[in-house]
Amino acid sequence: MPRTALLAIVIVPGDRRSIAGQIVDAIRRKISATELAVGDQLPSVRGLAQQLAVNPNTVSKAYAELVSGSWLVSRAGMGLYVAAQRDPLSDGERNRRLDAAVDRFVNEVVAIRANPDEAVERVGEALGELGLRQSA
Amino acid sequence: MPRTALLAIVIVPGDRRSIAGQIVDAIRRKISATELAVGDQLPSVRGLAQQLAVNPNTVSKAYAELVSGSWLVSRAGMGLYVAAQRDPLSDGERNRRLDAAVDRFVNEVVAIRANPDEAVERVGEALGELGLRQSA
Amino acid sequence: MPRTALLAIVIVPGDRRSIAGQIVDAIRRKISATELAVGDQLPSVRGLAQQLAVNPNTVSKAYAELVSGSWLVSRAGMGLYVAAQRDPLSDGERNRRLDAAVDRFVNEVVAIRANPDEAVERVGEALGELGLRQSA
Amino acid sequence: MPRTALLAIVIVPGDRRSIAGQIVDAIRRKISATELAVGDQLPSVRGLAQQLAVNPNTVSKAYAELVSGSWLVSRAGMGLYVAAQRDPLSDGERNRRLDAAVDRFVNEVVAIRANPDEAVERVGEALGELGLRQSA
DNA sequence: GTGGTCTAGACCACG
DNA sequence: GTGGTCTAGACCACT
Repeated sequence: MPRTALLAIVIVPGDRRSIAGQIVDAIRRKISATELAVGDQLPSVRGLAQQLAVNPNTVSKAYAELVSGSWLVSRAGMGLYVAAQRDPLSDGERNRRLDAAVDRFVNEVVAIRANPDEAVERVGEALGELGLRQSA
Repeated sequence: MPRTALLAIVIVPGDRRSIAGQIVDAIRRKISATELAVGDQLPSVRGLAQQLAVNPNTVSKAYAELVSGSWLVSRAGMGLYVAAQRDPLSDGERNRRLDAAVDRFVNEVVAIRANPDEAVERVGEALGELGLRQSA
Repeated sequence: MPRTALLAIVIVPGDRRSIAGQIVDAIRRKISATELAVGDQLPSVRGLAQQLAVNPNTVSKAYAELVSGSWLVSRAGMGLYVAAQRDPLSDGERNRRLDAAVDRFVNEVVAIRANPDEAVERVGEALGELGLRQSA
Repeated sequence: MPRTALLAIVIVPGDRRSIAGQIVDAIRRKISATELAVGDQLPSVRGLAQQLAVNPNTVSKAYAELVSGSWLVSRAGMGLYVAAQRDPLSDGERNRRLDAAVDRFVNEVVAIRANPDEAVERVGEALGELGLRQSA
């Protein structure tokens, strides 16, 4: 049932990512974890900007990126809604990118001399919170 | 028994990482996987530079970074050797960095809409290849 | 409040340390003595190079080493800033290195037949100037 | 009363210093700590070489350096003895070198982010073991 | 404008 | 021979 979502997002000032990037990541995660359901309406640009105490343009930029990535859809004059999840990436492309991401992660784990088992465990926990969803 | 290593490293031109960065990553992985053992001598700066068809300064930069990170030790006029593996990072710092790495990885997995279970599995495989060694 | 620092650094030509090394030592000392505060911006690579009359690459190398040692952070296109001071080294590693440094120093004191009490006094004075800050 | 000393020296294979350098440092320390008294005879080159399981030439090289630095004197055909301690360094020269050594030490303490107070304390302990001796 | 990287060529110190 | 350093000049990506 469509509803208007309240977004619990925390902006970290010292983060390497841009503020818009942090908003994008947070919303993508919430959609992936079905914390935001298909059809849910998102807060208005001005509303979210005020809530997060950031510039409305920043929120607008984040929303635009999510729309272009098919995470959100815009209904003219009615606001933004979580889009139905069809996948814009081909299997091959997704596989390639996943490989690259895994490779990057392994490099980081090695670089900090972290325990491999613990690293796997933490990834499992973090991804487990997303539940079991799409593209199985 | 110390030996002189032959490094199978492939430099990918299109890689986002710098050439020196690719060398650093490759050597750190080989050390972590015990493909390079403590005490092994590394190829000379000029030798590896010729093998990889890059500038000796680039190899030197990579080696310097590995020395400063305690992965290698330099014996004046004698070459570079794989250092005894101790834990140079504090637990707190390593934890902080592992958390950040996990967070980045999760963001990437979500962004490409990859299957979380498959992502965990692939990380497990990739890290499993490193064997069970450090900071248990 | 973050500010842009002016660095009073003197490069000594005859010094055994490299030019880059001298820059690194000087900046580390200033940070330790809180002469450079967390968040302060450092002079640009080109600016400091011109001030010290050295090659920009030399300054860049010094900065790179300070970044890799978590003394500075780089914000893309924005310059370099003094990083928040955490303890990147494990207690064991720091202890080991301190022991080695003390041992080296004692050997030097003995070798020049300096008065031990005077040596201790001078170390106390020199370290006292750094104030009482880290890893208490 | 002149006696023939037994030297408790430990050679560390992985040490950055040469073996001869380690022997020199060790003997200088023992003389400074009056563990070796003026007039004491040192072990023969062959004897010490056998005891330490190193090449006699290495011991000979170490002894030669100590003689040239006026730590030992050679009595023809009678062996080597701890020399009377007169100081070959001028006050100015010793002061300069002590300053340099202190500076190096401070740089190392800063680099490893060690606690300054602890560093001073450890130097005090290490130098205290030498007792109160010369050139006061 | 900022830092970051790579190349090229030269010189030094060490063993 | 080895690594280490500095200079010079070029190109890139980011803001």
